[in-house]
Amino acid sequence: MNVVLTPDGPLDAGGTLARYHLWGEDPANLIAGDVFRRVLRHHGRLVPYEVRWRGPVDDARIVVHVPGTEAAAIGAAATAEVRRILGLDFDLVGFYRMAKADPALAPLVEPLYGLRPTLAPTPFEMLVGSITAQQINLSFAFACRARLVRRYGTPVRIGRATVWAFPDAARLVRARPRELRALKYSTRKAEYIRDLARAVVAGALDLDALAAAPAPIVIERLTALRGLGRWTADWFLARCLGRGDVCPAGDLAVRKAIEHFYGRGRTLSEVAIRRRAGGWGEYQNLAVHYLLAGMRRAHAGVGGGT
DNA sequence: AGCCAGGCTCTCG
DNA sequence: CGAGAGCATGGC
Repeated sequence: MNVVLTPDGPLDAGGTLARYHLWGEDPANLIAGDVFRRVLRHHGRLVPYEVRWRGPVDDARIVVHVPGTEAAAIGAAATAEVRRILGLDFDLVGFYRMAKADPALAPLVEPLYGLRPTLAPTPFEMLVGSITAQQINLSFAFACRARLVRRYGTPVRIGRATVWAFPDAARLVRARPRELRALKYSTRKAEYIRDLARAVVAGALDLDALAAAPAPIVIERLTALRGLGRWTADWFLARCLGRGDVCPAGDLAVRKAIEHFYGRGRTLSEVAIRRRAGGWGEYQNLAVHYLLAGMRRAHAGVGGGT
């Protein structure tokens, strides 16, 4: 079964998906050349699928391929997930209109044209990933998460490739802290992950309900759990719920980027950063992603992604 | 060697 | 309250 998607506005699929291999590999979100592979969880079933893209950034075509003959509902669910992963619901055109008037953003529009923030496929995967990435460098975080996926996830074949279904909460409830320690998680993080999984399984934390909740409620619900702080909640709003008016001002890389582009290298307080980001209104999320990508470009001399 | 990574909690004063 | 230590490991 194939489903074709035509993005509204520009899309640089490769740059957008670069997040999944920039700091290491992600066995649950596989990139191989110009093919992206993942496993959809659909009512308990594990359905692998492939995503390919072609055409210019301004006229990109996305093909979602689900092997075999599947019900239309499967195709719809896979397509909805792909829309998130490619950030298709962001208003890039409106953002660029605003960015043209911003001294730091304007020069980034052309080199990063079509870059979109990739949204986490599922809330649980996002939060486990966030706990993993807290405080440590991203290369190490990617390595840890990859070990977790291989240890607790489910391998699924598609063509000649193997892609892992990210472990669900029911599986991670049974993960012993000692096992996670062997994957090089700290004891503390092992507890956070187990507690999070426990809350989800018990129904104490309804992640799907958060999608429609106002930002302050989302922050309150998430930070009520041990191990989830403001940083995690902000990124959840930005990179899972796709909210536009969010800036993870506590994030080290975000701070450095805004200090670089707007503070002439001077350190800025978190309040000052939120104030600056507030000026971008509904485009804060996009602006932050472009500044982060801009920093990496300046540093590496090439590339994009988020 | 030592310090820092795209944090968070816990303990003190 | 705010400041500061501790967490685990890898890279520079």
